[in-house]
Amino acid sequence: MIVKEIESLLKEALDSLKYECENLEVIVSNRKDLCDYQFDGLFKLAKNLHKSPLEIGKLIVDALLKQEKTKQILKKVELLPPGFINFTLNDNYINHNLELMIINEKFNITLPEKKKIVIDYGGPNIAKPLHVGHLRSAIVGESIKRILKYLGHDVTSDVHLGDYGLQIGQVIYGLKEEMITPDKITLEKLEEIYPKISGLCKENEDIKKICASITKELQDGNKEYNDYFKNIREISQRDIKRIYDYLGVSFDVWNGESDAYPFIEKLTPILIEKKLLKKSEGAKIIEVKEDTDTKEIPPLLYEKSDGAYLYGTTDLGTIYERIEKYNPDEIIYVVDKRQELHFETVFRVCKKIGYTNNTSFEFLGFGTVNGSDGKPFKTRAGNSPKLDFLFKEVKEVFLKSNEKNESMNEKDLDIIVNAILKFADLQNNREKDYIFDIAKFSEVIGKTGPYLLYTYLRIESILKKETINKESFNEQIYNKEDRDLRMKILELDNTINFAAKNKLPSTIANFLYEMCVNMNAFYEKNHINNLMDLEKKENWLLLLKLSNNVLKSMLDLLSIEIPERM
RNA sequence: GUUCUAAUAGCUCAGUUGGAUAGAGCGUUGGCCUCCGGAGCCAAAGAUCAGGGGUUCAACUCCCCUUUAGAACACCA
Repeated sequence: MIVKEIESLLKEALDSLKYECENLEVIVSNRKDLCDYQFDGLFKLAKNLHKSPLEIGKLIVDALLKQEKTKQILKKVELLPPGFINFTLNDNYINHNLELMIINEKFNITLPEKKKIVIDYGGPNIAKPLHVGHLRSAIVGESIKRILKYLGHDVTSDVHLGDYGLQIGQVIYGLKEEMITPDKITLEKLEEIYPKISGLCKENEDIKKICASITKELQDGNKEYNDYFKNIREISQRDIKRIYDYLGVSFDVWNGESDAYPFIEKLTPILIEKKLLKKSEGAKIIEVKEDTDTKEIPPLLYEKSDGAYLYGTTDLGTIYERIEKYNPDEIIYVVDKRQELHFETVFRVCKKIGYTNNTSFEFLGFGTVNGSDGKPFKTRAGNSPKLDFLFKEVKEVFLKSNEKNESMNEKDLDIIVNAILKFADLQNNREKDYIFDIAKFSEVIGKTGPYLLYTYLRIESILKKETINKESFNEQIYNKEDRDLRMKILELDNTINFAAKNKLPSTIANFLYEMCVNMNAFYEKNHINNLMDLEKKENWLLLLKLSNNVLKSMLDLLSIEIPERM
């Protein structure tokens, strides 16, 4: 990594002066007009040594310039007030690093220590169609998974269906009321019944009690209810899978809450042995309060007073299973941030059991999808729009945006609809709520998915006309657009490692957009096909090929594909 | 009520965890096709980073207060 090399130069210079700096960090410049990389630690150094930053800076720069390696890497080292050391790379060194990216796997990025990770995202409920609220967990989770895998981690993804709570009792109740036998269940019926009975339960306490008892009996193994459950799950899961397939989202494990039950049975004795279970108001709870708390943390409700289990219980059972099966270093949850408190209590129970000694738990909350009024997104009918509806809308808007789109094949159309949605979503910061406006989400000009795809295809059409048979650059960089593009590509390593460390796919999305801006600027300024200077032509072709390879690979981490043409 | 989270250009968002002159897209105004794909490129205008204090050589970023909005808070998930 380039920053590491500059840091080691700096370290050597500091050592020669007997200066100590605990957090020596060189960063990508935020003043590209002045330099490529910068060091702003002089102020702290100055404070410790009781000298002025410029005085110390002068000595460090002098020491740097004495080092042989400095000349190989850096064209310019400059000290600027109020106290920055600015580094500008040698053209040769830039090209050398680009070559390493071409020759080595995964563009020569630095790979972290390999970890075993379980990632839990998606989390749809069966018997309920997927709506826009499910989009983020799927897209963001899928992207985080791909990023972690790319960096070499051993990742297992689990969709973790919501399949065993009160909602199932409600649906079974509704089906029985309408005399529908398990073999006659249809998807349409499920989608109709769930909201109906759910509404009824809010109004009528008696019906709610019946649904709760059905749920309890189901959990206890009632044959009839289990027949219902199996078919509901199968029908529903088939449809959920269809949507995820369309989005290119896939899971290694299709477990749900119901699959946690055998493990709850194994977990309960452990909780009893550790004296964690307490009775409270007829229910069994686990207290998780800590002395240092500034806020009230409610206990985890392990068993309802009627003996049924809740989602905290199934989450714990699931954790038991994951630890037994995979013994992971990390378990990551990509879940709506409104569930943060719930997971906080679950994680605290894990700490009490001792799971946190070997496994770290991470809750990645994502914001709510809101409508243009700032309230959770709803259709005119008052429901969250189904994802099918959203896909259809976006496709229609795209078709209308340009006449020639009519002639596009279905596969390319689907790829573009995916790109539009995913890029619109992923360029936002994961944690924040965001406004979902269908007009905005079907935008095809500006900072959008189609812009990136267009950039790729346009560059590709140049590359197709030529053959490239070299893997190295000459010593030159020809102009500003050329240099800007090369420098941007070199940021890949930093970017992807930052994205992985902070689980922020948006970093990659924004990087790719910036790189495409550089690619387009290059494209406008530097015409290649008719170039007489063959050496220049070969260098530029090689550069464009690398750019497009980076673009394609990184788009894949955002689960965005590239169409044949558009 | 308690506790969290947020507030950046007209709109929608970035902002690499405290660094130099706060960046994009849309929208607005004006340029650019005898040349590789104009879904593009170049430029202009537009910001008291909600307001006020504090810490620091340095604050959109950290701390405190105020305002506004959202969320969570035991038998739903």
